[in-house]
Amino acid sequence: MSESGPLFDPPVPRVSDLARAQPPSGDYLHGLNPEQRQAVEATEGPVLVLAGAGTGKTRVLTTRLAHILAAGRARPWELLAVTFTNKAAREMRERIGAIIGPAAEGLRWLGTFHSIAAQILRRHAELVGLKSNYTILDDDDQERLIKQLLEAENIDAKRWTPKALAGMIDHWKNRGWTPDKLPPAEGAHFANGKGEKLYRLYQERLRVLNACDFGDLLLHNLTIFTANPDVLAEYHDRFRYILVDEYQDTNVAQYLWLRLLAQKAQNICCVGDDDQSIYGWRGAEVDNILRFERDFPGATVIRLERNYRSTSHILAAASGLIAANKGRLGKTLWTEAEGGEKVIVRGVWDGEAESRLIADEIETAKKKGRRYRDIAILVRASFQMRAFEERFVLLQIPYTVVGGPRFFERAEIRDAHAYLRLIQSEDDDLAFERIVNQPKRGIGDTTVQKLLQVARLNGVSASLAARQIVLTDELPARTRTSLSNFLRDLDRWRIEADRMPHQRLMEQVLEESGYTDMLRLDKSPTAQTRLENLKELVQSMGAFDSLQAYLEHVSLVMDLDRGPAADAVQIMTLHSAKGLEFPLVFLPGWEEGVFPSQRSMDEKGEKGLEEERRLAYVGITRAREEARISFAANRQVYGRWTSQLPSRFVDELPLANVEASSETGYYGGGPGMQQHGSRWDEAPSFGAGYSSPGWRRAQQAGYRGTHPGRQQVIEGEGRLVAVSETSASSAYRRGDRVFHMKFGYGAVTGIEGNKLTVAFEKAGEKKVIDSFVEKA
DNA sequence: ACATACAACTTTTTT
DNA sequence: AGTTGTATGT
Repeated sequence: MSESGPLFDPPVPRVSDLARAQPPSGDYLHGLNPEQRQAVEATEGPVLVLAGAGTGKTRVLTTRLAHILAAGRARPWELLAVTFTNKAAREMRERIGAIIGPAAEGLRWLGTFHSIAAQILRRHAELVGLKSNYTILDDDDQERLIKQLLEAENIDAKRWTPKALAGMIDHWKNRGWTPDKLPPAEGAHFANGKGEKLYRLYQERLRVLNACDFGDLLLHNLTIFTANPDVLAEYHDRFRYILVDEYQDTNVAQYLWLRLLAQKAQNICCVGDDDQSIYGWRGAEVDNILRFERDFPGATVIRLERNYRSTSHILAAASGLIAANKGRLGKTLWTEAEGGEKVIVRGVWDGEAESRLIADEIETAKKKGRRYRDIAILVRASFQMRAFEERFVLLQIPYTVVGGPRFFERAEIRDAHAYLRLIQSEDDDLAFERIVNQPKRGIGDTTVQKLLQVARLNGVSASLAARQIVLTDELPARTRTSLSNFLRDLDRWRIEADRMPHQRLMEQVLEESGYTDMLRLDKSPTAQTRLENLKELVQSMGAFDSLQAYLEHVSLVMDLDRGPAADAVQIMTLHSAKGLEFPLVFLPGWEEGVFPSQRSMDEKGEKGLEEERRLAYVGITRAREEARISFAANRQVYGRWTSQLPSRFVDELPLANVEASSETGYYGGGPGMQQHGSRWDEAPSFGAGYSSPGWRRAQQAGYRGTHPGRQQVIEGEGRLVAVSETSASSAYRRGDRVFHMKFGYGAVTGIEGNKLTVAFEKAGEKKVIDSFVEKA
């Protein structure tokens, strides 16, 4: 993501050169089946490709792009190709490169929704009140910002968590709602109807910080396109062909974005599979794919149904399961790979027995010549992973956990980035707050709050407020000194940032700030890892030619290219397994409440259940040769023992494709509440263990802090000062009698901007910021 | 300003 | 169970 050169029309090989270098007819069409070929060649008009699991979707996508280029219908930079993940974008670029050669470099607009939207926003930032060097907040920053807002509005952050509001705002943005367009009912759910106001305030804060969150990238694009037809027209001319991967996962905002861009040329091709829509909880709308034909009249719909991945038993098991869902577009997957192993289903006593069983079978498979890397364990939720990890460590089976806490989300990495951000932009208040006392330099909460107050009242950044406050006697001497030192360090680093490679700068900052010392002195076992992470960070910066480019990259690509995959068993969630395939797949934890997840069903009812079922479908279809499902009667979840029934999904598998080997006894006995009559148990004796307390803490009444007239007065003065800051006038005059919370009464003897010199009756002469005094 | 102790919270997570 | 944040104490 570090192409250089002008945004438009980068110097790339001409298509004529390309055509000469390639055989005119194009081998690339060779080996496609009739439907795939149709999907490649139907270049004009709207096209929907329903690509079932393992039907060669990526191949079709890449070949189609290559075909458009080779046929001379468009030049590389006239193609818009969007994916959801950086990984998918990378893979597509590579595979197109393999077909058309270096011209793939010119695919300027191949990327994720977010990275492309971010580029467009950089060009037109001023149209939504941002500068083109805006920063993209991560969700940590986002939550802290919201927390501040809630505090400022005196909303109980226990009852109304920042996380909840962040989730709502994200949801609203996914649906394409700016604060103005927010349906009134939506905001009512939060903090007694303050939802909309908070959303508005949040957006205002972002604008002041010259920042935006992920949702904004798309949303600002929509605002720009709808309010500026000329800008939209520019992109209409630009993007002659549009290609969308994983269309079933698009949310409303992304859908609107695509529709706006495609509205003129109509050359849009969406590829997806409604049966693999598993991100509904993140705002994805299966409806987008279901109603494609209505939105784009005359659309060509092509079904890819021939599966090249799995054996017929696996395919039939998956198909039988997904058939229980309603409202599908419907596909009938078939394969020529007849036979193979049936899907194995087993019940075990508890989670430990399950991990023991699977670990044993992995060892057996290994002895039979299977490689570890060909084996995957796909779980519903990450708490299921630990049992396997423990077992594998014990037996020395190599494994890797895919996903999990990501590198760039680690605290030390975020801290390091905060230093860089603050060096690059003094206005980055969130970065400032994050590291002003990290490592500890004696600038505690009280000081930070004071700083923020000054900053807010004067409408300046926290850094600037700090600069002002250290010139006064507002802070205790020690605090004042360390704050001065911190500011001095920052200034020095800013100067050096221009003179040294950014890798060196990072090292120096970590060293001089005391960050590395802090970790070196820390005896906890994690400290060592953190130091290594920071080393890795410095390493990874080498691939970028500037600090700017690096920061841009990390904010959009929260992922690091790791080295070549070792030969290890892959443990991951079902979600992160989408798009992958493995010869042998284990699917543990198929129990009611775990999978389908209780929470999904509680929150989304039947819809939630169907999405869980699609997840099960995704799981089974990852397997090429063998799929082994298991469920446990008992399991420890968050330190508590629970008992559960086999998943209903187990019963939905067609008997003909399944081989069951239940260890009987676990589910028998006891007078029963036949819950859903599983054929894996006679009469379950448990299952009543749920006690959802519905616990709600009575809200603390009162304790709204006392904010009488004083604050309002100061606020008024603060604004005044902020406005008149450059003209250096103040609301105070020499000789005014004032009151200060700490120093008491005194008389103003000097004025310099918003800094006053006051001769206090008891404390003597002090420099103070005018926000902290009132007229007496 | 910092240390310690206790309570609350846990899905899935492409960007 | 393990972490994380808040309330409390020094």
